[in-house]
Amino acid sequence: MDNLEEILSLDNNGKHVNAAKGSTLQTAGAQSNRAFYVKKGLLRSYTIDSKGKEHIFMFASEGWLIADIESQEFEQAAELFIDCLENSELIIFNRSCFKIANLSVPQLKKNAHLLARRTAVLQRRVIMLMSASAQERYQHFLETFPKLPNRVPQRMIASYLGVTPQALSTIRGRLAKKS
Amino acid sequence: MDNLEEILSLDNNGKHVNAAKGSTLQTAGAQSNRAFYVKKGLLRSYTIDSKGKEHIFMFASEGWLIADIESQEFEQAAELFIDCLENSELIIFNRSCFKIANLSVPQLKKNAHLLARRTAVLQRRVIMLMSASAQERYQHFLETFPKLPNRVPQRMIASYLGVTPQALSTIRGRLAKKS
DNA sequence: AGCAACCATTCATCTAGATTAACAAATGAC
DNA sequence: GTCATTTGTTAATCTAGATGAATGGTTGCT
Repeated sequence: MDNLEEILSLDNNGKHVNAAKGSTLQTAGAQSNRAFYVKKGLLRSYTIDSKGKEHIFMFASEGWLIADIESQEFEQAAELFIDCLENSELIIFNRSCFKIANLSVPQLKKNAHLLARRTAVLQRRVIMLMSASAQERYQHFLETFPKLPNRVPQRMIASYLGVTPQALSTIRGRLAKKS
Repeated sequence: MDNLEEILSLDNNGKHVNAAKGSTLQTAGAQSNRAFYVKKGLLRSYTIDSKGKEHIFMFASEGWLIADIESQEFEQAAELFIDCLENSELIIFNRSCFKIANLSVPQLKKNAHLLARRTAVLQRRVIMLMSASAQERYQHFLETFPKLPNRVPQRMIASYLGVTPQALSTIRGRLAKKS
């Protein structure tokens, strides 16, 4: 048994829900610390900075788990907003489901794999943000998430990459001309 | 028992070694995927980009574990260099010590906490890189790692922050004047 | 259908931080 | 100690990408 959905559902704590495109699941500042497993659809998590600008932290499509790990680990108010980019089917887990002390051995193992995978993705993201140009980051994004561009507006990809929509548009124009 | 050193040493697979300041523990491109627990001293991990520029990914002082999680998770050649910034006492673990399948329950739990903590730190780092100015990142660094500035050359802090040493010097000048 | 909101593109301008360079201070090797 | 290397600082330019604004294309609401 290595299906995430099965493993997480072992204790039947997850609540199955449908969420409409545009609905908000978590608001920064609130105390609600839940995790969302995406059975179908697409979510995003993001911050809003002091100037009111959105910065997308991650996208989560089918089979992904999205949560504000930082707030949960340090027991702080949420820093991330989470909302639906498509009508989605979710399983919602509350904090206690992920309390390491409470987990069974298969859950612990699955959890360790999930975290390791996530850490690996973040390691790459940090390195890209520090060392690569906007164009390189865009090309890396296309390679890593080839299906997302069809489902996500340009401006959100720009937000994920850490550039403005205008800059991304210019980059795309440059790449199109080149080929 | 929640001391990392004890937990990790349960199976006696860790090798205790002393490493001199300046010595290299891991080279990007090599296959050696080990983890280093710092008993004493200070390590760093970093990449070198296509233009030959170094980018520090993390510092690890007493009690920290440093490793190239991305390469290990995806079973690739190392992407990070790891070396000593001070004479250090280390415990070196090889890959198999962290194979999730092999771990005992207390090791699994410790591992989950370690990864969650690391993920949380990386989440914050990504958000800072996307949304904060160089000066804000520097101030956040000082708050988060108040002891490191005394042990690490300025230029390495700049590298960690993703700016040039000149830019950091200017920021420091500006902050000093202000206060 | 008709209107409003949102979205992507293009262009002109601006700015944070990179680059280059010169110099002083600290560190280390012998 | 002396000399060489590395480090931090300051200042003059340069540039990737931000900002602001105008335009046309989509999407969605009623």
